Amino acid sequence: MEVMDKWVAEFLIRSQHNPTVSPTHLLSALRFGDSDDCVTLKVSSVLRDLYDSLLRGSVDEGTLDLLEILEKLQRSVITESHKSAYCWTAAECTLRFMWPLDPLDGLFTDALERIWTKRIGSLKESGSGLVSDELVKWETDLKKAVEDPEMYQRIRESNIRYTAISFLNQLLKEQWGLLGSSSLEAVAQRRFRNRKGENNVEGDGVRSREGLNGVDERTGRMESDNIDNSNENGDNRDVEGVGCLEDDGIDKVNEQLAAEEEGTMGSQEQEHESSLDKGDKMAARELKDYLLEIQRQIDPPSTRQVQEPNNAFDHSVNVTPQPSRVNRTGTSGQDHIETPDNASEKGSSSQGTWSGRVRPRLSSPVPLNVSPLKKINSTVRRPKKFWTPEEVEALRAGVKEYGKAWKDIKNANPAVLAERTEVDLKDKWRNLVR
DNA sequence: TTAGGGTTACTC
DNA sequence: GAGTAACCCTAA
Repeated sequence: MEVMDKWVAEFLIRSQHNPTVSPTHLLSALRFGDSDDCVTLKVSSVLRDLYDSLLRGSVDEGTLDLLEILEKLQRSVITESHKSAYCWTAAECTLRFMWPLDPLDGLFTDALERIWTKRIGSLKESGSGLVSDELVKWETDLKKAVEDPEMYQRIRESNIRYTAISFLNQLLKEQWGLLGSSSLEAVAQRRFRNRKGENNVEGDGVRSREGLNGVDERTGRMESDNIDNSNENGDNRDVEGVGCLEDDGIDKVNEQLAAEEEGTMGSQEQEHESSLDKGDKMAARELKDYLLEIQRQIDPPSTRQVQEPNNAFDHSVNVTPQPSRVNRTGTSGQDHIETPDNASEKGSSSQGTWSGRVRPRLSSPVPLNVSPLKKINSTVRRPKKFWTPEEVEALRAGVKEYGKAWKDIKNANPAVLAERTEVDLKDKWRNLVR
């Protein structure tokens, strides 16, 4: 599994401003396995589902499912907010079936059987930490309410939903806090700290850069800039938030960073902050490409653009880049397939290009030619695609927030506007204001 | 990157 | 043919 897939999946799942992400579909499209190494990503997915449910105002038995999944994913001791959220959500799920005056006339008894006898009964049998004293008390009261009209009426008129939502919100806040920064954010933060550190060590660029290659003493985690060294040491398995990297995954990251460094090494006299901006922009471009691809993977087939015939990327296969690489940096102007072997050769030739340090020079990542907006043949006009109400709404909101900065508008809502260029946005706005 | 004019495809 | 929406081209 490609490390970038996981980073971007995590980024998308945690981007709560993106209303179109379905964590379940996303993880399914990216074909994540069931290995325990991906727990963080899966926990993020469950939390995102919970968050979306709350946004929709849904507190139902699907919420109970999510809370149970969350318990199974987490290895640590279950928190009090988790227990309370489950308890009050279960009560709310039952309360909604207390609509008839006589409990025996409605679905209340069915809900009791389904939720409390079967579902929570199974939890008790498995020794689940979700079974709290509070939950047991609720079970007693609800079952008593079947025979006790006064109890039934009192529960029926209580505002359980508010309490359930409060605990769910508390749980979400707590769990997002426990997860900490996403991998991309963590890398960006570390890079920023490192760049700042470089600025503080004037006239000793080599040493300061070497310093970047050490393992973070506080976290013990691999620094983004030390991946090449980690490879040499064989200690390359623990990247924050994505702990299930395979060797080729590390290599891909290595390529990204090597490519970035290649672009900045020749201008060491430049300000460090400007090189940081370059890295950020490169990451943003890569993110955009991956996002477009992921969006196409999770969209229903009926909503997809017809693939251009000469776009070689096959969407029916894994979204990860193919092992063969096309070198577009050659001076001959003619592309060729670069094998891992000749990539190694390039690596040996890069010695002395920066600080005299021996590091493999890996091929630049091949941009996935997957954007539906990329012109494959300049003589072919894109098929006409009418704007959806969601796209128009996103455009209106974007203009309201950013003005006529079409690129910013698109970047602010990449999922909805994935199939529109900045020029499309401008043209559509021109039509709208006519 | 954006603006503005032009082109194409479609409907009436 | 006019009007419209989406797309394309090019200059700044």
